[in-house]
Amino acid sequence: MTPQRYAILQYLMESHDHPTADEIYRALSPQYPSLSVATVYNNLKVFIDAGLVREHTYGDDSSRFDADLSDHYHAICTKCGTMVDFEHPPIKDVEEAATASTGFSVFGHRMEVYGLCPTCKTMHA
Amino acid sequence: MTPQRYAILQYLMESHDHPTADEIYRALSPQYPSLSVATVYNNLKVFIDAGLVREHTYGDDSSRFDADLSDHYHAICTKCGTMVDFEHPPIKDVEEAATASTGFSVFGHRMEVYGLCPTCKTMHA
DNA sequence: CTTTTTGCAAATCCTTTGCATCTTT
DNA sequence: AAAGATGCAAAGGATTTGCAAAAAG
Repeated sequence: MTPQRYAILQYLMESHDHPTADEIYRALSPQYPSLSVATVYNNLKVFIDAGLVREHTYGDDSSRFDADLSDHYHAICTKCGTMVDFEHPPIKDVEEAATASTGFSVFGHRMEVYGLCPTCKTMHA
Repeated sequence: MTPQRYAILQYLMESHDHPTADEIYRALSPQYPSLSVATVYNNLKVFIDAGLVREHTYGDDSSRFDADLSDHYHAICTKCGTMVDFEHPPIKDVEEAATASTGFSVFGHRMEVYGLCPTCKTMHA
């Protein structure tokens, strides 16, 4: 556990805004001037493999990383890319429906809603 | 509506396996030897803007394109990337829950289940 | 000292773009 | 000629990788 590694994980745990790899890099650059983007990616992969962090992709945009492992879904702003958490009981019946009709061994699902965040909604008017 | 454009759209409508841009390119190359990948992407964008085709991304993999506009969800194989359709009533309550708790103007959602397709499931054993 | 991690640059993959060519009108 | 579509090759962005130097244990 190097200082860089610790800083990246801590940043992820403290920030609730699902940063991209580059945002993490830029946020930590001041404290760790020699930090490289590759190291950020390396460590993100380590965390993901360790099950500490989840990666989310939306369209062509950069992946966003989330250290909040609790069961929750995301609302994504299609204008600025912001991801906001929201609570909702896990949708279990879709997994059963999929298993029944596709023959897959289903072990998970992903659900997210799209819309305009309060800020972009206002600017949109 | 050029021959290339028509061929791409027709291929998408006839194939139910959600091909990637490259798969479309390779499938049509024999009939259109001069076809270029750029043209495939160009036309896919035209179709998407026209609302004839939908684009789906999963992780870092290539986008997959779907000309089936009916309401349906997808099961994705995490091993080989295959996407299979399945039917399920639209999940409307999550959009309401998200609107209520985030303040977003929600206009849609995305849901997909992950697992192993029958083929990969067998090989996995 | 042995292994892991870092940091840089180059490489890779997917997708887009610039531009000249070719249609089609 | 004007407008749009094509095809090539080069550019672009996000992520990964090779490898040498540095740090950790």
